[in-house]
Amino acid sequence: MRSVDDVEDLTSRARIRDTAISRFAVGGFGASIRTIAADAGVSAGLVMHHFGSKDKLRAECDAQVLATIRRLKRENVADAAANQSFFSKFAAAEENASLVGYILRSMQDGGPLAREFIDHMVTDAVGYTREGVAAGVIVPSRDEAARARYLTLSALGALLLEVTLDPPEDPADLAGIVRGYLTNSYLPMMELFTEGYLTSRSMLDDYLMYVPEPGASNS
Amino acid sequence: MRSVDDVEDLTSRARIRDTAISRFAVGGFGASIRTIAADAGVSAGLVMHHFGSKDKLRAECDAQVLATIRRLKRENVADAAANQSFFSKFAAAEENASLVGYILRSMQDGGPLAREFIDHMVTDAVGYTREGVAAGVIVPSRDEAARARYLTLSALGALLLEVTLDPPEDPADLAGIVRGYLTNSYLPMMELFTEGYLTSRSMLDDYLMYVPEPGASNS
DNA sequence: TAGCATCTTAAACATGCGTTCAGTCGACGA
DNA sequence: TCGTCGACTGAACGCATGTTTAAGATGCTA
Repeated sequence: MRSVDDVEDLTSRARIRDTAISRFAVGGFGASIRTIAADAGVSAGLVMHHFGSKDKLRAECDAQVLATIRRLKRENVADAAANQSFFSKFAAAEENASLVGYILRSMQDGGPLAREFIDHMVTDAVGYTREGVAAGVIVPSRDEAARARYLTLSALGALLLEVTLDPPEDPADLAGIVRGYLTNSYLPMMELFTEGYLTSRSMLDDYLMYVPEPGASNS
Repeated sequence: MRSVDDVEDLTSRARIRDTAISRFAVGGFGASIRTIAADAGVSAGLVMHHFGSKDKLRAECDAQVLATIRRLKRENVADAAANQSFFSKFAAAEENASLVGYILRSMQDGGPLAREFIDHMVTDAVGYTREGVAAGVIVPSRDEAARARYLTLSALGALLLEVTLDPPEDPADLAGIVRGYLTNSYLPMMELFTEGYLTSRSMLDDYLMYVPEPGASNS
C-alpha cells in the first residue's frame, strides 16, 4: 500500500482515476471500464488490479472530486461574498469542466457525493445568508434553513435540468452551457430577488395563519 | 395492422404498455424487457412481438404519458387558476404516481418527452402569468418568457433533485414525497414571492445598466 | 373440416458488461 | 545471480441484456 496522502505523484493509478473522472463526467456512470482503460491507454485488467472493482473506482473518484471542491472553496473563500458567487465562478471556469460535469452526473444519479455536495452547499448558504441578514442586505426569513435549502435546490436543480435537456454536443463545452444558463437566468432571478413576484401579501398571510410555528420545518 | 386510434380496448398490448410505464417509473429506463414482461405476466418475446424493440416501446409509453397529461390538463383547466396549482394537484394525487414518476425519470434521462413536457409547461406559465399581470396580482417582468422559463425550471428542477437525492423506499409513495417537498418549500417560496430576497435594488440596477434591451433573451 | 392469421411461448443467439486468471516484464534487494 | 514483488496484459468466464427464431395454441373464415 503506497501512501497517497499527497496529490503529488502522477502514478498510473492517479492517471487512471483522473481519466475515469473525465469519462464519467462526459459519459455518465454507465461508462464501461474498458472505455476508461482505453482513454487512459491501459488495459481493463490494470484498472481492476488498482481499484478492485468499478464501485471502488467510483468511490475514489467521488473522494477526489469532493477533496478538489473543498480545496477550491477554501482558496476562494475570500473572494466569494456569497455562495452563489462562488458557484458561478467555479462552474463557469473552463478548467473545472470535468469537475462540474462529474457533479452534475452525480446529481442525476443520486449518489452519495451529490448529497454531500448539496448539504455542504446549503450549510454554506445558511452562513452567508446570516451575514447578509445581519448586514441588512438580505431580507430575513421565518425559517432560514428552509430558505437556504429551497434556494440551493432550485438553483442547482434548474441548472441540472437545463443541462440534461440540452446536452452540449461537445461535452467539453460544459462551462459555456453553464455560463449561458446563468446569463439567461440572471435577469428574472434579480427581478424576483428585488421586486418579488406577487403584489399581494394574502397568499403568504393565509399560509401563516395555518402554520403558527415558523421554526419547525418537518411535518 | 389494427387501428389503435382510440384508447378503448384493454388488449394485452395496452396492458403491457401500461405495465411498462409503471415499471419505467419506479425502476428507471434501465428496466429490462424481461422484468416488464414478468410484471405483465407475459413472456419477453410477446413484448418484442407487439412493439418491435425496446425503443419503440419507450416511444409508445412517452406518447401515452403525454396524451394522458394533456387530457388531465384539459379537464382541470377550469380549476387551475395558475400553472403551479395544476401541477401541485396533479403531482400530489396518488392515482397519478406512475405518471409523475415516469416524467421525473424522463427528466433525469433527458428524453424528448421531458423537453416537450417542460416546453408545454413554460408556455402555459407564460399565459397564466400574463393574466395575473393584467389582473394586477403578479408583478410585471422585463422579460416574461425568461421569467416563466426560469420559474418553471427552478420548481421542476428542485423537485427532481429532491426526489433523486432522497428516493422513497416505497416508490409508490411518490405522491407523498412530492407533497412533503411542496410542504417544505411553500414557506420560503411564498416569502420570496411576496417579500423578495434582497433589500437593495443595486444588483438589479447594475445589471440593467449593462443590458439595455429587455426583450432579447439570447446572447 | 381445413386453412390461415394472430397471440403467445421457450429457447437460442449475439453482444457488452464486470470480473478473474494465468502469465510476462522489469526493477530491486539479498 | 537469483528470487520476489508489483505493474501490466490478453484471454477467458459468467452473467444480463435486447433481439431473433421456430414452434405451439387459439380463434376466425371459407
